[in-house]
Amino acid sequence: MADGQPQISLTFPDGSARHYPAGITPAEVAADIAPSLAKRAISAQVNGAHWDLQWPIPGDAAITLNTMKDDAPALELIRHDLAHVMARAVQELWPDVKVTIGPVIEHGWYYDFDRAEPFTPEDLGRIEAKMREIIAARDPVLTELWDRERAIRHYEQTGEPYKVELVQAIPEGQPIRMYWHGPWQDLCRGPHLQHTGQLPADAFKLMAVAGAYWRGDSNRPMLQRIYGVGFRTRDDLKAHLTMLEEAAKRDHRKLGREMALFHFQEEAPGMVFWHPDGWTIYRALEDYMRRRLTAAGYREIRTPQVVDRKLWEASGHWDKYRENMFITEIDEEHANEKRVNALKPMNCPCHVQIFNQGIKSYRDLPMRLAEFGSCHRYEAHGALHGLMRVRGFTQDDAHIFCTEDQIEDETARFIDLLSTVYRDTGFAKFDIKLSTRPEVRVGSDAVWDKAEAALEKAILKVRNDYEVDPGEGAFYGPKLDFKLTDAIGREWQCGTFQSASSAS
RNA sequence: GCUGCCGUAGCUCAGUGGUAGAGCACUCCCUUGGUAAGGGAGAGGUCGUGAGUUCAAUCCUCACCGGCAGCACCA
Repeated sequence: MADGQPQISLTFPDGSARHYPAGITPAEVAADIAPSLAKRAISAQVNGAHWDLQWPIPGDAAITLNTMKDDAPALELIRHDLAHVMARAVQELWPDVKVTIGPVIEHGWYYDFDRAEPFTPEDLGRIEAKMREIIAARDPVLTELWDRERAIRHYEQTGEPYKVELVQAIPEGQPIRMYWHGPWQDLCRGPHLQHTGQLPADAFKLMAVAGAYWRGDSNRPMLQRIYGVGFRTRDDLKAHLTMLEEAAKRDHRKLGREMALFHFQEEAPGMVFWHPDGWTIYRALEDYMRRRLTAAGYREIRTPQVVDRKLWEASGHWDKYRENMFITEIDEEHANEKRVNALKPMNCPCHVQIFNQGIKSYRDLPMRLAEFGSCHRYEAHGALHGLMRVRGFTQDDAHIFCTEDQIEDETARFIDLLSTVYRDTGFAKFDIKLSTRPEVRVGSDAVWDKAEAALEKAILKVRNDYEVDPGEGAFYGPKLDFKLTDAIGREWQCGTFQSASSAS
């Protein structure tokens, strides 16, 4: 504790306050309170921010000291440090490997490496063993603030081009933190544990290696990503692995085969062959949905599956979505040219055709048109996944034609309908995500302000929580996405609600 | 589409450069008052497709198709 510094006041969770010189670290605060706390402390919350024990506290603040008993910070630190320890292990085993990034994710972490040779499952075992050595070494974790030029020079000298790029990408004014886990160095915003020995050597496991694009950009190099899971105790790890085993037993692809509900085969990838029992379940669901839609004021319609390209050109799909569409060519007798049709990938253009028939009065609004629309999309091979991502499917789809004043109310009615459907089908809990205006969009800011506000107010009419996904809306309007959590904790994005306003 | 792995009996998988096996399931017989019971016999495979190397390929090489994990994509 340096003297001559201005004093700051730190407020503790119980409301008491202590005074210290500015720049004191949480580690020093903990030591001042009790030696046992100094030993048990792993990090702090300083004004709500997760704070490394070694980071100085510049001014008055609310402070909470975390120990391994504090779930969220403990797991974050464990997983974060395990990511670094894994990267160190990899570079100790293969010094020519280039390191990139390694964030914490749900249940664990990953780290992306650039290495010519692929990692094998056996390599994962070797890396785990090396990680245990590093943990056993109880190497101290140190942090320093460097200026940008020095950090860039350092990574140029050590031959880490990805790190150079990362340093360059750090916004002006943000600290550039250099961390050491023993002799091994990494760029990281932290915070971290105090030494590698604080990591539970028996509560982590390396799970898989897979490709991942550098910075998520498919035009950039593909790296190798190693996934790990980490917990506080061996029992927690075992519980997680058991959960995964249970999940595998409930995999709908496996159940579908075992119970003879449906199958797939090579001749129609991503398209379902429904067997009698499976189709019985399917129809029960569809019948239920039909009753609910009717009760909610929707009228059911049916539109064509194969439609001339002219309509898709008019709707803009031909331009922007053609590579995802199944196209058919027909030689018609006496015709000058082949007629080109496409299987509909979405229902919207067809629904608009029905709306456009005849003269409509504002008295007709809102008009709710629903269809169990049979759609086909040429999804990328790598994207297909059982019944969850397919090329041929029925979209339980509806379009609500209404006035601007009615948007909010119609949206709220929709959320309410969907909520009860999810509840009835066993998904009592779900999240709503509001995707707002993207960079590239049509319509004025005023229109977007209105549209976003209407959706937001509609959500609040029904419930009080939602997340915002900035910039993820469609080019023509904001949208709501509904995410379900299944019986074993996996998240799926299911329902979606998109708002579009026509210029007239 | 990209990276990696995989593609052998209905299912889960083993295997070898000289034209294939196990467990479960299936069929038949026997035993047994029982509920994934025991014993015996049996049926079932163009070893994803095509080309190449070879005297010879399920096994090696290449291409394609399909699947799995992840990434990208999801106007």
